[in-house]
Amino acid sequence: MSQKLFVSAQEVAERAGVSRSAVSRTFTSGASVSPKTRQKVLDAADALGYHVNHLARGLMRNESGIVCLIVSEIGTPYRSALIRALTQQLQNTGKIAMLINTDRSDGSVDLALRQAIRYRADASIILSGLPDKSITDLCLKNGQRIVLINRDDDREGPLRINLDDEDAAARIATAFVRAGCRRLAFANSQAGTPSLMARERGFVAAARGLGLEVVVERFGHTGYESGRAVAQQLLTRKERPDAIFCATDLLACGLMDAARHQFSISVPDQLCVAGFDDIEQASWSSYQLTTFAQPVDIIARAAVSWLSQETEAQPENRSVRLHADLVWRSSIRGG
Amino acid sequence: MSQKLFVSAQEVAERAGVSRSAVSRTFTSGASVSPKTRQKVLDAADALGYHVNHLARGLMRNESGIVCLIVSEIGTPYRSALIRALTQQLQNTGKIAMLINTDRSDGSVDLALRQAIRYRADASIILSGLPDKSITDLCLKNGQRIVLINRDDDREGPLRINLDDEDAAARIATAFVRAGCRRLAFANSQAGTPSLMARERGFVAAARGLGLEVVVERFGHTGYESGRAVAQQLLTRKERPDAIFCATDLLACGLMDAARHQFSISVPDQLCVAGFDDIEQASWSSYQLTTFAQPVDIIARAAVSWLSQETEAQPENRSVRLHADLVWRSSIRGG
DNA sequence: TTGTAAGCGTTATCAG
DNA sequence: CTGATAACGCTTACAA
Repeated sequence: MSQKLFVSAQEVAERAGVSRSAVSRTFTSGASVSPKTRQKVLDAADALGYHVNHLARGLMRNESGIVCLIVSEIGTPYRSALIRALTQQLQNTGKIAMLINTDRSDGSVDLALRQAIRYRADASIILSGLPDKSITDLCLKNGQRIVLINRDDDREGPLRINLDDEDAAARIATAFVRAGCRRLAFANSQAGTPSLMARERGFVAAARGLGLEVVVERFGHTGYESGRAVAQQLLTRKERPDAIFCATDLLACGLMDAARHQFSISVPDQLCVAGFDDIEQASWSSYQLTTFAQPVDIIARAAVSWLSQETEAQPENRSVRLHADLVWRSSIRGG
Repeated sequence: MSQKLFVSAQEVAERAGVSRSAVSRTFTSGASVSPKTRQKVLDAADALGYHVNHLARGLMRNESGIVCLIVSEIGTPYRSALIRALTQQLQNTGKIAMLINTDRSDGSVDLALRQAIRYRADASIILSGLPDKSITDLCLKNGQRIVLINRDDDREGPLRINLDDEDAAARIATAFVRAGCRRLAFANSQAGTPSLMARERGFVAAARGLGLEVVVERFGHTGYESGRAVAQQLLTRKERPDAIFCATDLLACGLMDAARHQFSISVPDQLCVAGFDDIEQASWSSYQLTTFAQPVDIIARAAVSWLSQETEAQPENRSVRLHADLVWRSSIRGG
């Protein structure tokens, strides 16, 4: 029963004894209102419990203040950390986040973008999947900005934020070798997303540069259970690896747990392990995982500040490459 | 530069050679349009890339389809799992979630509710904190529904979804005693939220009923680090506890890690541990934590289905009490 | 600085 | 079933 509708600017105007434009101006930053009227309006608004209707405002201004976050597997540590950083950052700049959950199905991201269009979101930030080109173009044509995080797409138009995955992978190869490891392996999921593949590529290439071949194993999705499954594959080999780089921390946690509790392999004494993301669990004393930190706050800041840029200041500054710091813990010998 | 605005129903109507009301009806479920006109409209809309403007629709219908999720500590496993379930459930019923991040500061939730009002959200679901009565009333008066999850408030108006925290706590006390434990302890945070306190209360009372006193320790916020800190307090006591019930799984993980790695205490041989929430990490083989499962999907379904209820069918069916299942793993002896 | 009036893209009402 | 017409609550020229 939404009988008594929300109070409108009209009603505030009447109570304050001014025109409704005066009310509007009072709540528009940078509009010219005399302090006196302003105060009258503010008092009336407060008494009546008035709040600007952003639906109507968005309609007029052609700017809703809404930013869509398009994500799958929201419950995952890395994803939820990024969502936290993004929502926080958006709120700081007066915008608001809409959260759309996607799944692995094909048109899932496209559907989400359609929803973003319906609500006339000012922008969409895509953390998972990749939309169809046609729908992307539709968004861009209508002035909706798009940010791709760790999607490594080469399309023009969206802002692309990526990490130096390959470099990071190369650094960890060196660290393994320095720790005395010679039988290197890479544990990946079958997801095959660009950043995951970049890590694999970088690791294999760097190892080869050091004269070592890498055993690569891919299994399932990017989670703890997959880590256990990959461990099953890697740790039962005749030539058992003595160092495994996991594409994500979640994989690494699963792999470490299987190594220790199922195969009674000691980490790091008999097996060195590294991960990627620096999720909270990586720092827990059961894991103490050496890993690369996703700079979630910097990513969020980069995304949101680009959204706030009035004009297209830089013509081709649409690709941001960020550095992933190596967080050294004790899942690799030495240090 | 959002130069070329989004295409409007007007333009679609012109291209299809019908009136704009025909277009509107085509996209309104349950409106009467002839299949022929309908198809003409659909074709034109598709060709033009038309999408109904939900801002304008919300303005007219007085129903935006937006539901606000008000949460603090989004990155936490339990919270993010609940957010996932809620967003999913909302999407299934054609609604969309706005996510507002709150902090521990006082007016934080009130500010979030103000934002919900501005966007004329149909409802707000509050997972953290508790809003001021005046702002709550303002929301309710204007037909915005409010759901409180695990807030255990006794106000009339909002839908209140809670678990049987006290009962659960009592069950675990019995389990501890059955496992041969006699020196019981409860590890809590200082957050003091109703559900946390209910667990403490229920545990202490049940233990007393079994003739045992409980040592209670509270520290910091509800996270892994606090669990470590509480362990410091509890495990250095002269009479060291042989069973600890932690108010959340995160506390339990921290406590278990400290017990094992810092104090070399074996779980469950020398110390039984239980938690609450059944976060994903509780099932990891490093923890294998016996805990109570938050029925996140059921909670989400209860919340969303209530939001979809047309009228106020039941006058006082506004409190839902859900059962938390005990998930038995190996952090308690026996079984 | 202030008020008036037009218009944003919808949907709802009401004739036809 | 269809098409005008009047809202919805707001912003923003334009004029005073």
